[in-house]
Amino acid sequence: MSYLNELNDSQRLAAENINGPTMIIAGAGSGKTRVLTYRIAHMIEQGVDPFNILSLTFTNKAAKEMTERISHLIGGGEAKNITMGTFHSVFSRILRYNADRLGYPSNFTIYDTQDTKSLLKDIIKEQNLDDKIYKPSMVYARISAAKNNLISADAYAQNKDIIAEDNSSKRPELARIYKLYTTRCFKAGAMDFDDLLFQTNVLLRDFPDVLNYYQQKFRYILVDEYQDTNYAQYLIVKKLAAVYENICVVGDDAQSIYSFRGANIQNILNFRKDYPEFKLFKLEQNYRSTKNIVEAANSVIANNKDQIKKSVWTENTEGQKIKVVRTLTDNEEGKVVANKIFDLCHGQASIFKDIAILYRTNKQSRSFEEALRKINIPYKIFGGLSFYQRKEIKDLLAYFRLSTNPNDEEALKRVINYPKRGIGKTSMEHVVICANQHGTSMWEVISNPQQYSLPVSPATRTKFYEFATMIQSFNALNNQLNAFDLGNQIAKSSGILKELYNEKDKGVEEVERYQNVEELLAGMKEFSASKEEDNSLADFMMDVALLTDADLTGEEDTNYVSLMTIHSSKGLEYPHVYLVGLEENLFPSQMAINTRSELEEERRLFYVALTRAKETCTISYANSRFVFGSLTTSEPSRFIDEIDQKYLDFENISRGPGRSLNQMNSNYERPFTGGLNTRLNTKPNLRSINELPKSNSGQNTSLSFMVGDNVEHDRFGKGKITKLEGVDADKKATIFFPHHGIKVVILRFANLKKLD
DNA sequence: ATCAAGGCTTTTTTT
DNA sequence: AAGCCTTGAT
Repeated sequence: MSYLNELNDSQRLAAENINGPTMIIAGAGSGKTRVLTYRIAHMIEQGVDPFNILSLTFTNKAAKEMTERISHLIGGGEAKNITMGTFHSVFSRILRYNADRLGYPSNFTIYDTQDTKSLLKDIIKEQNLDDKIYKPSMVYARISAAKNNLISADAYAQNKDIIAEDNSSKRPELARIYKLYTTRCFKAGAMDFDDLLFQTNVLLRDFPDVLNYYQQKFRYILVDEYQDTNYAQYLIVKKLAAVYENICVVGDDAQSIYSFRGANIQNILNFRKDYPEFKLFKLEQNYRSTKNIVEAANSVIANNKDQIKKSVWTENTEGQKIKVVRTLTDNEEGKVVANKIFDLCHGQASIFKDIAILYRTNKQSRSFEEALRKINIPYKIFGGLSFYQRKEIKDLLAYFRLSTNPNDEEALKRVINYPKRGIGKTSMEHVVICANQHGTSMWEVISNPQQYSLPVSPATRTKFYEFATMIQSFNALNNQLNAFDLGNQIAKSSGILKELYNEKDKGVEEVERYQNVEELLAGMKEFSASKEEDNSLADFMMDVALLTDADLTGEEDTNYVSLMTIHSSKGLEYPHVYLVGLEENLFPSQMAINTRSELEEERRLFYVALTRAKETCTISYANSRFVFGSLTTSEPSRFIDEIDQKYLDFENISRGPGRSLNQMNSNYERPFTGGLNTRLNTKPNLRSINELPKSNSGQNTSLSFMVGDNVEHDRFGKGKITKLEGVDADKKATIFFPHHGIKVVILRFANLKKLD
């Protein structure tokens, strides 16, 4: 095949080996995605039916992109027939299809982390256990770990080692909580994230015909990011591949960063054992980064003991050294990085999309967000509080959930008294007790209060009745209306829309909330219009719980600086990377410095971060930052020391006469005028792109500037325009600043003030 | 049942 | 700093 010529020798060999067990160890930036894509295209060219291909990716976005690339390679619509997606999304669909086997409704709800914790909290309270000892997050972690290792609630209770562990940690009731949690989920017709894998295993274990069906269907299986699969995932793959053994796993042990989620490097070793005749391919040539970056990253990862031998190298140019920047505070770090980005982008706005700011924890995003906003650089925050986790969105989604699955307890609790309808805590406590006594769901009790002799006043019963009737009416419309029409109706008649509308004049955040709901409805409209069938509310809700911001469609303007955690940057690459917060106790995290394996994972994380960069990488740290409201001093991260110093370029910007800290601050704290920039501190939303101040390009400012005008710039101070070029949004000005020399700025971003 | 105020805890990363 | 929970007044 001609396109195979676009691969190097080792890549091509890996791509052509489509039969039998195959393992590809792919170093960072070695063209792994390319190999996978070409491999699948090649398979189809060789006559493999796309229906027989299962390709498991790490994100849904990766799946989408890969499908597109394959379509591009082979033409036609065949690529659509490949089953491609994350473990969670692929198997949630399979579970829905076979739900009856397991006693679940096919429209089962997927509980997200919040739902799970809230349910656990209730259970702990109902059992009169001390929630200081049984912290929901801790209990969740324990249950999650059990499920990922395929230990059921019953098996948990019978496992001597586990029980001994729990006893010695003074948490003997964990087994009982696990069991209660499982039954509550089951009654609510809900699965949590871990159940999607756990129950798939149950399905394949207990129903040989189902197993056989999928073994026949998925004759060719590919698993990306294999180093980050856990035991439950490993076993699913193993079972499905057991007949044909056309299984290809791709991974890099040096990039294993999800052990907190049960990911197990052992899976790579298991693979060798399960398929002794497997073929191994190593991709070691890096096409992504400069020599400096590749070698710096190699020098860091060499500190890890646990690793598979491999040597990543590149033919790319040497490139710049990695800059190391020290700042005094976290806020200053934000300003300095924003500043550097500003300098880097001068004269070429298109470069924003080439830049990423990566951090260890989500909350670090704030200082960068504020600083970028202040100097008008467009940005987008990925992860953190996603669109779907916002309160107003979850509220509306809770009505949707109830309308497809009224047994969904978490959804019920969320909205039974929102908007207020006089159903308070005490009434709900009675409902819970009653439901538990009769072994039924809360919904059953609410819709038949007399049958379960619910001890509440007739007035409250009426309120329950009204609520239940409303939900039932929504439920009945499920087969008649499409997602948008029903969603819209629910938003209206539930009172949510009115509630939010009434609060709109309270402030900016309230307006935003209303807009978010509008946005969700707009998305549903698009969804409903995009297809003829399968466009009901239930269809829409099917994998909403599995969506992340990265999966959102309809990106109008993609030229922004990306902000995200290192974890979510996995698989991505940027010409310019700013790696921030390189401080002890932050990165490596304080939570992960107690054992060698924890620390090694942090180091791998650092390795992942460095290898995202193609051309330049800048590392920064602050001497002090706010931690839980109080100023904490911090030491530079040990990881900086671990990089061979010959790849580093230390820069100290908080000192030096020309540009003192005070001066910088005074520049930044000048009040800004116009548009969105007067509003600081807004939380990111679906369109958290810091919208460009169109007013600047459209009207007054940019159009009215002339050569010779005296202007003032937020950072460079006063200057004179010597040249104007470009049109509209791309209009640039060359300006002479007495203190900074000649600069080219884009008027749209520059926020220039005209001086008389 | 609702609301405001004040106290307390929070300590990673994600499907 | 921010979110969550308890408390006490209405």
